[in-house]
Amino acid sequence: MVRTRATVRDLRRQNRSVLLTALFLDGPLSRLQLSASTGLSAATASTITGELLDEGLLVEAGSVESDGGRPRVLLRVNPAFGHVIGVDVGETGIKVELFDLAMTRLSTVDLPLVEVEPGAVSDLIASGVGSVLAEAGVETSSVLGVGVGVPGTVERGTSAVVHAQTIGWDAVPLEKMIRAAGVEPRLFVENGAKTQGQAEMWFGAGRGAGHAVIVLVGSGVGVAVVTDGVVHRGATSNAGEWGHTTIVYGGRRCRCGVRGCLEAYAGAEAMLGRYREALRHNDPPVDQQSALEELLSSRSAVARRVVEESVGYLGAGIANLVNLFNPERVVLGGWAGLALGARRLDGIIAATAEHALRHPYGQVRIELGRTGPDAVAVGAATLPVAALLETGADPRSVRIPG
Amino acid sequence: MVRTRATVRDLRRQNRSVLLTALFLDGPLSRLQLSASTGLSAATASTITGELLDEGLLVEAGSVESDGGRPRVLLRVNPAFGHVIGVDVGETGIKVELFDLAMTRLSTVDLPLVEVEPGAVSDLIASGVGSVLAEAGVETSSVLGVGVGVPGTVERGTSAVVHAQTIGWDAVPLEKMIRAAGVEPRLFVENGAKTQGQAEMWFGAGRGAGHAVIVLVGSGVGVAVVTDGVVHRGATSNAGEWGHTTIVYGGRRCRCGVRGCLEAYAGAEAMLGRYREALRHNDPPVDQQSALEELLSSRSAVARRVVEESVGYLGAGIANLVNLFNPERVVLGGWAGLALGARRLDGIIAATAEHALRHPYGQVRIELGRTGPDAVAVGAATLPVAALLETGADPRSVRIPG
DNA sequence: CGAGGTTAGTTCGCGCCTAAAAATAAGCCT
DNA sequence: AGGCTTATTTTTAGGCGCGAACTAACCTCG
Repeated sequence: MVRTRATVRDLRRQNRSVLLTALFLDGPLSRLQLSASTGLSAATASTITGELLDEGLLVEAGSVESDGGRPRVLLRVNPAFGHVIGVDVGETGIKVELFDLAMTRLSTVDLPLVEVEPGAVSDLIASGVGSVLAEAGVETSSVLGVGVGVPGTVERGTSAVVHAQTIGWDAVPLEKMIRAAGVEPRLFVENGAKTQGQAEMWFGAGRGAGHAVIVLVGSGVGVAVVTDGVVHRGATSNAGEWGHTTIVYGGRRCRCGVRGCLEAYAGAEAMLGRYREALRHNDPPVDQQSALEELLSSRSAVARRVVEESVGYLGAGIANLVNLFNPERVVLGGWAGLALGARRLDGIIAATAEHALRHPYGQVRIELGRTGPDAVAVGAATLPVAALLETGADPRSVRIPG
Repeated sequence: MVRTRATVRDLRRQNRSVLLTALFLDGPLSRLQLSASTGLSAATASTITGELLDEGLLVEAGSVESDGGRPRVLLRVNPAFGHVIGVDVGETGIKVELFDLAMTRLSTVDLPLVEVEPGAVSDLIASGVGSVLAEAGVETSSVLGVGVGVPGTVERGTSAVVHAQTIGWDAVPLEKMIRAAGVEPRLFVENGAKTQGQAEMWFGAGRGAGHAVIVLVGSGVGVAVVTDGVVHRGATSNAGEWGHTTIVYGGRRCRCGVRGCLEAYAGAEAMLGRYREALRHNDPPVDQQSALEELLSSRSAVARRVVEESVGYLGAGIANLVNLFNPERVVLGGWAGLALGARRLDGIIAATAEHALRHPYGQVRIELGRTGPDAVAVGAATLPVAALLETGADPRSVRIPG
């Protein structure tokens, strides 16, 4: 539903956005190709690209001969127009990465975190941002924005507020705190599962899908739901708490206090916990990742049963998403999801098929994620880029260097 | 994400849409009030309303004196500009209703259905459409569109195709068939739960909410999810199959063949089935509605346990929706939902609170539906109206009578 | 009862926008 | 060199919303 009035200015903004987005996503294109792919007239495509070239947003990228006629001049987004930074706030440390506008990684910093206290995290982010800029020799003034992926849910008002039960954050005004710690560029705070989903959509297994579900299985489980190319947020940006949907009514108690949550069955922590129970061990492992590897490769009957059951629960959970959202694609990611999927993807797909309705199941393709361990940071860095593309880099709202 | 280029014409179309929508939803308004509420300048509001008056879409609706100055002339959508028809295709009969553009009901026809066979249904719809028009003395040419709410899922391609396992419809090209049966106006075929959700959003308990979930409990259960004012459809319009999400992994077998679906626990059929099992009865009731009334008002321990459990399952199912979609409002509707809710809404709310995460739960209001038994037909009739409002009644795409 | 005040709505000129047509640029081929 | 083909820019025409100035329709007060 259209909600607001439009003025003549909005036209230009929107058409700039359309052109810029086409160039960003589909690489170098000539003016005439742009005209064809966006539907704009050649004249308009020319005027607008001219404007964008003047502003430094675009650069020429060589030319291609055309049979007999004037060769086409290719245009692309100027990688040096500005930079973006992505931050991944984890429970044990933060990762900060600097990219140019073509999303080429220029520098990275990993900083261990002693205690997950909001003030300490904010200071660490500020110092990390300083480090990546210094390392690559990039000016703060050329940074278009800093995206921050955090655990828990993010309430986006005038300034982002974070709620993360697992690390004890209750209504932390993180955006203000990071700003106070000395980070100047525009900030984009978002849930880590959603930033990772964004990365998977732009650069991974989600490419090209309009409706997709990115399932993240790590210690716990999460999901990013993409509808019509947009990550779903809900009324207060809390949407997507898949891990705490009930899948076994009256079942095991989850760390959130409720019985029967999916997360009590399908995350790495839950799998290892059920395995320990079956073996009557008690101490939780020091390193979940290697413990999970061990469980997955064990040939003992107990281990195989635990894994088999987890595959079933996970499949049922995915089937619920398929039935509710009717996506074209499901991407299974997260370190535990990738580990489990590498060995048992067929089993997960079969379990999904068993629990989903025939028709929506017939429309979906289930794949493993294809982004690396820094997906959260990459996804976070895409947020300022997305904002730039959406506004068409409106010179009235975005600072133009020079 | 913006996807297409915009031309000057789009401006006018969008602003017409904004004005028309404001007038439709918020009753008679003066030109100046329109200017204020839409953000358009007074000049533009005036020009566009002038155009719409000329085209017959708007009419003046009296005037209101303003302290000391020229009185304001109120404008509203012309109810006689055109008519819309809503059709509710049920398992035992169809209901056809005719409305004017102010959504005032002009005539109704109920037609019993002997067998739910696509051809018979299409013919019945055609005859019903003829009847309501004849009864009210309305010309076919003034009908802006016919909305049809059907059980099952609707695939919307060039022409709508219906899949409804429960009544044995597999890929029925219903739109083409209704057209072939002689219905001339534009057709809008949609899932009945979604049309009912639409009715609840426009005229019922969903008014004013941007993000809402309309839960429908009848014989089975269904849901319509509204995001940013738009009913969610998914990649192939199959989204929202809440009834067949797993809530008791490995539990009771559902009529869809899977174990543990919500519908195997929470619909009227499931409640009555569990009651019969507990009592070791065998024959399903002739009349589900009165059987459910009886179950709900019975004081026997068995009946009370069955109802209590159903409340729990339903609450958990609603909590899943709250966690996944983070709505501002949940509306409980459907005949069984209203019957159960009338007595046990508090219990349902408590069960939801118990299973949902604190934060999203804190943002939601859970209410009973407020639309009557013809909600599906009313909702279906809103589809052509919504299309009219969205296009701003573009004279280039919509026929203007006269 | 008429002048002045107040609010509602309309008209007009400006600046901005895209599209279509015409003109120009830059290569190839003969 | 001249003609041909394709790409891009310039020119021209028509639409649009906005702000300012203007007109309309009522009231109050002397």
